[in-house]
Amino acid sequence: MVAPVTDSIRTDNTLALIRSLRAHGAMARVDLAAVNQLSSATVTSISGELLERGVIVERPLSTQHLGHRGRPKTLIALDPDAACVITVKLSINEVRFTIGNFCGELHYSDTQTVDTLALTAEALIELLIQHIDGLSRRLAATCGPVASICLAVQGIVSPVRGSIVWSPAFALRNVDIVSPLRARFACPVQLDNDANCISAAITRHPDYMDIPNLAVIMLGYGVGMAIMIDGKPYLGAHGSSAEFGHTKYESNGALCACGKRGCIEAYISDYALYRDAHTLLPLPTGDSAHPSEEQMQALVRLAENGNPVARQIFDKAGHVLGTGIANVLALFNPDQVLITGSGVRAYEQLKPSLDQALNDALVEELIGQTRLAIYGWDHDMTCMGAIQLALKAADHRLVQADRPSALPLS
Amino acid sequence: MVAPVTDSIRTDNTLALIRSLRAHGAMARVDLAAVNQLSSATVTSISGELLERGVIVERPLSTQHLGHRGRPKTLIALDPDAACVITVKLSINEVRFTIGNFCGELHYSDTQTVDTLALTAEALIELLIQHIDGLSRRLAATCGPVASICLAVQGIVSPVRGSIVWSPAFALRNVDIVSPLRARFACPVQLDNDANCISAAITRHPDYMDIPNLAVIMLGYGVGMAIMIDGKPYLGAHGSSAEFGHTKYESNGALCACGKRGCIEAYISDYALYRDAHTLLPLPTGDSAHPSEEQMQALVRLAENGNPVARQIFDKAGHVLGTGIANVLALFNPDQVLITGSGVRAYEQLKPSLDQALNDALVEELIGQTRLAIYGWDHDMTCMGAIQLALKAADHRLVQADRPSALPLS
DNA sequence: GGTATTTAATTTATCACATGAATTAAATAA
DNA sequence: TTATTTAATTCATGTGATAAATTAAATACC
Repeated sequence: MVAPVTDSIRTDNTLALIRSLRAHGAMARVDLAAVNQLSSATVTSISGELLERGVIVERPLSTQHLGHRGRPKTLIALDPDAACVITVKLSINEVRFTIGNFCGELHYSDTQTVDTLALTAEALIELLIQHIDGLSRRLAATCGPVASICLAVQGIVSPVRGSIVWSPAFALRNVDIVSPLRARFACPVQLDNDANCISAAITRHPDYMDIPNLAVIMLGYGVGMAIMIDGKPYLGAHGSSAEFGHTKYESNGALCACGKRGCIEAYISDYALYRDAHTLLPLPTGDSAHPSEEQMQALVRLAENGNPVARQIFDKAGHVLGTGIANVLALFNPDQVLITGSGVRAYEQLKPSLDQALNDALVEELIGQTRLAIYGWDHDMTCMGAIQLALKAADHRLVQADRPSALPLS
Repeated sequence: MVAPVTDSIRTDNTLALIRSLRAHGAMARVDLAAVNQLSSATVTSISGELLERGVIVERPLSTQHLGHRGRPKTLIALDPDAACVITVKLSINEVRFTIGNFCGELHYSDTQTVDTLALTAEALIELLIQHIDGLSRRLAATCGPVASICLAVQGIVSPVRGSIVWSPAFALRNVDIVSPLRARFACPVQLDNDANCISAAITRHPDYMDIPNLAVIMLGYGVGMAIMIDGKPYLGAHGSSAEFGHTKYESNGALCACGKRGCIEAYISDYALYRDAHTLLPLPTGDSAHPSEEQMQALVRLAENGNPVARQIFDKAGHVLGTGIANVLALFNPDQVLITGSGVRAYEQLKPSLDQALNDALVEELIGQTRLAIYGWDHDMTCMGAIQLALKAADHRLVQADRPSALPLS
């Protein structure tokens, strides 16, 4: 048999069509051809194949597309039930499961409260297997087969080895979490940093879809970052790149959760802000090492109301963040820097000293045309991004296999 | 005519063969097939085309390849005279021209002493045009046609716009230097940062050829860096990425040549080291703002002989460099960091505090398996790398055109 | 209402190109 | 001298994208 040389072309084009449909929703074949720089003959051929395999469906033409001259467009769209994916977000004291359909929509979610810091590796893996298995069984009827699983974890992870290297949510270190799941479930299983998931969600936004070099900074309990290079997430040599939170503000500075000193996370993360604030200010009592949203908002309100100590804490944080962003600009020079995460609640308090620090740090030529903006935070963003990443893996499978294979469940 | 769909495959494969031949020297067709994952039928086809067009030549089989059974290999190699490229290295008070042959070998070089800081844009461009024109004329007989020109400049350049944004060698700012040359010479003209050129030279070294994510730090009069991502130089949004020298060590720190304070360049570049040293130590007099190699070596010798002030200066520099490298590791997590440039002369003096700073700054998990090494410095490295970059542009042209086009010279 | 026009989608013929298999080439081993 | 081994070439084949031609389905115009 002739080897599949040009096969990769067909595969690439098929994936491109699927991704266009997922990004834009239902589209006509002509438009798919234009967007993907293909001839309409090729689109017809590929979409015919996908229709036959049940990956896409033809939409009855809606009246809004009429009114022009000429033959009306017939839209095609992904079949939402062609496959589904399961995502798991592991954060401190919480494990969140979601199911996404083939269009990338959230189909189901539930959250479990778990004492994550007390978990052994075996217990964690057992918990995941049990719950994923249960979800698969219950939902096999309504959704398509489970085509992919994506785990999102805050901290340092190695997507390549499939292991959690270090996470604030666990006492565990270097846990291979992917292999056991892969052995149990016959579908791609991937592990990703939560910031990478969020950037996957953000790059679905039309405003940021076509920005090739993008840095997404995530402020929250910790500080994360994801870097997109040429439209692709950059994972570094061993999967743990973009640890923005652990770049240095000063040697021998404030103590960081990682155990070292002077990391910018030690100045701008929730735990750092509250650590500095709670002894000096009238704030809600509670676990000050893991401040709740209410506690953080109380702190922000103090600053908004002009409390000088609170103002000073955010001034310092803005300065540290600006200096850190300056380093990102100098080293990566992205088109756009986005700041998101629950920490954006204090952005107005941070902004003046942040801008000042950035301008003090870098000559105009190095700031260049890089834009800086905030991106509204939503606690489902991580999961939505994880669904995107899981679907990307599912697509590959779906396209390369002659027909989508179901998940054997026991 | 049918559009060139699969054309790109042929082009890619042809480029791959040319690059294999340039990297490894003469090779047999079978080996080219194995290295590039192609069938030997394809290699025969492509090499036949290249032979016909005079891009490659068949080598008489050397006796060393005999002795085995079977039909002996017939080696093919790039014709060194298939084309040549001109490179120009612009540095302070010096303009260096080189000619490289199609194999990437240095064929000719000359250096002009020029008061670069006094040059106007017009004078600079005129100087370049005159000299390149002269070179082309004189060498048209011995070399092939000039297929590409590459300019290497220290400082912030925009390869995309083809302009020098900021350079310590010039008083000029934002000079479009590529357009006039492109208008004058009918061949690709590109502009690159000198650190990017050096990384192009280093990635020809067998030890570093297959490292996908590589950071090359260049210590010298200034501090530069080049980042290779997935084997490709990363240029950032506007071409001026990897300004490692202007990442921050501390707010309101030492004054940097860029005008800002606290850049790591302001602690570890030649001018910074000598600035701190020359008032306190018995050092050769001369332009202390632009110390010569002799001056710098005198300073290093003092440290080697145990002079405490000199030792302290290098200790501090090592600490700053280590902290800076920590940020590169945290953000970028490359497989390998290489330190090169004339500044490696003091590496032994820097190393202890550098290692200390790196270990103080980052947890083991973030240092990961990234290796740190020095790469011996050679003042022709920039030019050799520029030749590589110029050839890359020339290859594209050579492959896409039906036949190589000569450079119309007047 | 019938015809022309316009745009979308499909079909068909064509061409480029990588490949496996078969063949030829050129050496050594027996 | 013949068999064996390895390299290179030739040839038939299949894949796949495309332009051009064709068909489909609407609106515009008279």
